[in-house]
Amino acid sequence: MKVEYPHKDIEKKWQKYWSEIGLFHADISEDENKYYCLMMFPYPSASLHVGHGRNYIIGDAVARYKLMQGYNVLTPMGWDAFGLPAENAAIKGNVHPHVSTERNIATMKRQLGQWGVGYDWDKEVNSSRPEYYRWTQWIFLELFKKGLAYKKKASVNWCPSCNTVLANEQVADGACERCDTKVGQKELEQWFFKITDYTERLLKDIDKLEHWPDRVKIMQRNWIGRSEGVEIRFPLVGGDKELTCFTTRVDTIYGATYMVLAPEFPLLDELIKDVENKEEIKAFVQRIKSEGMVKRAQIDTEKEGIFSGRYVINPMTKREIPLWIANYVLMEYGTGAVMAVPTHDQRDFEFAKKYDLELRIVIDNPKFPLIAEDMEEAYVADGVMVNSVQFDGLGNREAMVKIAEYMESNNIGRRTVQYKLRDWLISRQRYWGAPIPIIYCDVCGIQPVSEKDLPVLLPEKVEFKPHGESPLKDVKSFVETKCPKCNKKAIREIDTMDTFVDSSWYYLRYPSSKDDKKAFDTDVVNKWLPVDQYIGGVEHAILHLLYSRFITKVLYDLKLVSFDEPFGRLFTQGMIVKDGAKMSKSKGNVVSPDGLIERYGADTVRLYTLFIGPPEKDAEWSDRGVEGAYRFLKRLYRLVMEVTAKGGDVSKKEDNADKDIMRMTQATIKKVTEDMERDFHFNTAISSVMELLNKLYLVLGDKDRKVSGAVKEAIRAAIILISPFVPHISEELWRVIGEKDSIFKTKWPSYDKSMLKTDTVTIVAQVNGKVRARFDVSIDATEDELKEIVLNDDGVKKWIEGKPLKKFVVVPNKIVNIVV
RNA sequence: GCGCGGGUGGCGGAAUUGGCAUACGCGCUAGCUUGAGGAGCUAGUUCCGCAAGGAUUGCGGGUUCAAAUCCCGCCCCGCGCACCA
Repeated sequence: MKVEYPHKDIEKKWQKYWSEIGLFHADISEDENKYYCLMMFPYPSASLHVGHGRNYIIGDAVARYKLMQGYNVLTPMGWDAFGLPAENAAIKGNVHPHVSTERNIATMKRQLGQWGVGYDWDKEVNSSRPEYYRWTQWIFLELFKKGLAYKKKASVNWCPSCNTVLANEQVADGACERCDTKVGQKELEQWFFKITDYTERLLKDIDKLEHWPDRVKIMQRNWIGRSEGVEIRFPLVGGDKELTCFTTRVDTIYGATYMVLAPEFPLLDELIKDVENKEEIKAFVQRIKSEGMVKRAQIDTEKEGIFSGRYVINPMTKREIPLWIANYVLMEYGTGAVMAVPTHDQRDFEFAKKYDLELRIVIDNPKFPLIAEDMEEAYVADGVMVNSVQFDGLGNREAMVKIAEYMESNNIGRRTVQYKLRDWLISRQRYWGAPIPIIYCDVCGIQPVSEKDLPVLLPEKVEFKPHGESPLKDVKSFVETKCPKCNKKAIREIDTMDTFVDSSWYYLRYPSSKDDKKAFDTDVVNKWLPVDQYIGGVEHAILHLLYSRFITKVLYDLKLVSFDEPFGRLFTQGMIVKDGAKMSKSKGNVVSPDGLIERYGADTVRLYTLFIGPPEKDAEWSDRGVEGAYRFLKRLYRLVMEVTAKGGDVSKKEDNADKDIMRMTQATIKKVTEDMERDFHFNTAISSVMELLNKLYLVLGDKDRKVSGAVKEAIRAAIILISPFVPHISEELWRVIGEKDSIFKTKWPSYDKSMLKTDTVTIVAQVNGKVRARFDVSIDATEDELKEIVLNDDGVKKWIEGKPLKKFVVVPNKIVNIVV
């Protein structure tokens, strides 16, 4: 009998059906047994490729699996719709971002539907629509009121050719991503969120995130970058001022032979005002500043410096040490002043060698005593204190504590903690974003827009010409307004918000996405959040997840939510690559799902995507592999159709093959369920269903064999177990075997432990660790019985004859090892 | 440089607690079948060897009756951070 697998008809039919019965519609008022399954909402790009698909397919498989476990599943979708690409396209192609964004959303929605991934579209959000960004602005105001949104001068990356500000991600190797011009720095007034007020909590609460991947937690910890150390005060020679520096290596203080300042150090002009070559120094500082942070922050940049003409006193040695200015010191971290210990810090070592500064060893290598003149690099490992007066002879770790204590009691320094995390720069000199709801009044100063006047609408008509400031500057009707306080003429803030602000709270919006009175419903959100399962790309491991955690904590402090971490479980999937590289238009290695779905069907594409490898790892796409998935589905379809046509003889007594099938069915249920619970190991779950199917084909290969109850049960189980991955064909076959309701309303099966047991078990016999024979023995064979059987086996005898038996190791039901 | 992954057949990968290495799939080989399709079925497929047998999880060493798995040293690949004092 020839059976075709009509995937096109099947897929269309059931997609329509699920939509009609509202399979993915979540009843928000019903909060019993809730399961919030969230996928990172996408930026609406022109169209999706199979690499994007992985995220949605994984999420859909999880959502369907949870539905079958009886959860009330909320699985919403939306659009991170503001952002640079749409605006750049507008500059180039004269398409309004609004138009291209909406068009892209329509395309992506169609593609998602085609894949058969289901969402509760009633709760869709779009961050570029006023009904959404109104509340992004509201969140800004909440932070502003709490003093967590503030404005200050900041240096930004500036491309002199494009005439615009660049985000750090747009700078590649010190040059503009688009035109390759060297990027400089510019001081501009910028808006910040004071995330540093939450540093300790963001760090400490990482421990609460039990179900987050370790690598993400490590990345967040590193990003926050907590270091314990000591702030030491160095008196300035000539005058009563002093300079403070931070060090994590206070044990090396006796080796501090000079001090270095960042070129941006605020007191610099005053320090050098009486120095002879101050013009030379100023020129040097000016040159370094103009080169830009991006270049300077690279470790392979040549260290450069200049002597300031001034000296400070090392408070421990009491010696005068020279004060330098150098490009390798950062103003943003610590105090902008660094005590330099050339012998025990590689950067200082390189600098000191270049400018011939003093090397003084204070921590010696216990194995090979150091000689300053022979050193080729700094000695940064632990060792024994030398040249350090009363601390000599101590281990340097111990000395760290002792010196810190000494400094504190003698008012030389104090223990403190430094972080790498800086405040979040949220303003962008761009059009396609949520306007910052701030008004500048000549009389009243910076005024927040009143909440009742939200949203501050983004005007539609603007000129898309990059001139380094937001295009909103030229829109008179937008800029000119009245002061909310004194009602006099005032002007609006023209910068818009970073899109990371939009995405830092969207998960709160979904459950009440239509609410026009508030950003989110506190009661509802407290019931439905934290998100049970968050799924997305690891590229968001730091920024998006950190910002979302921060905003949640702020809202928690405002008593607007009752939880202080937004995401319970986090799953980060790997990238799908083609020819070893990330799929991208420029590389020309993009695999579009459309043609594949047309030829093989969505279920095939889904199955292959999930089968390709463990979902948290990167995987190489292969069009050939897709055919294997297709073949499997055809086999499944044909098997069910044939078995159904053949009819059965359920009353027939079970034979051994039936027993095998029954046992294997239970084992497969166990395996698939465990794989789902064990970090979504779809690839092995699918392979175990394949094995079950192979077994059925083997047994049914006997043409005369009637279809037994065991076979029917196995088929039923196989359909259920595979259904989260290939929903359309499963729903179809579910009807074929006579079921009436949706398969996704069926309870996920549990397995019967007692049925997994076998009477006999295969024991492997090893001689000296090498496999020599196998036996089927009764499951409760004793050690003596085993010994008897094994030692008399011809295959084993051959290897042990004439040699004295040294050891006989038995691992019950698994293996015996004879050592001769 | 630091941190995190990873290295298993021709390829994607499996091995969950130290206990049969290479499941499942792709590809390949041979045969069968057909209503010639982008089809189906059967058998085989880690390597060397006719075989008996031997070797094999990046390389070198170690622990163990037993190591892909644990320990030590090294090499290579990917990702993240990167002059953070």
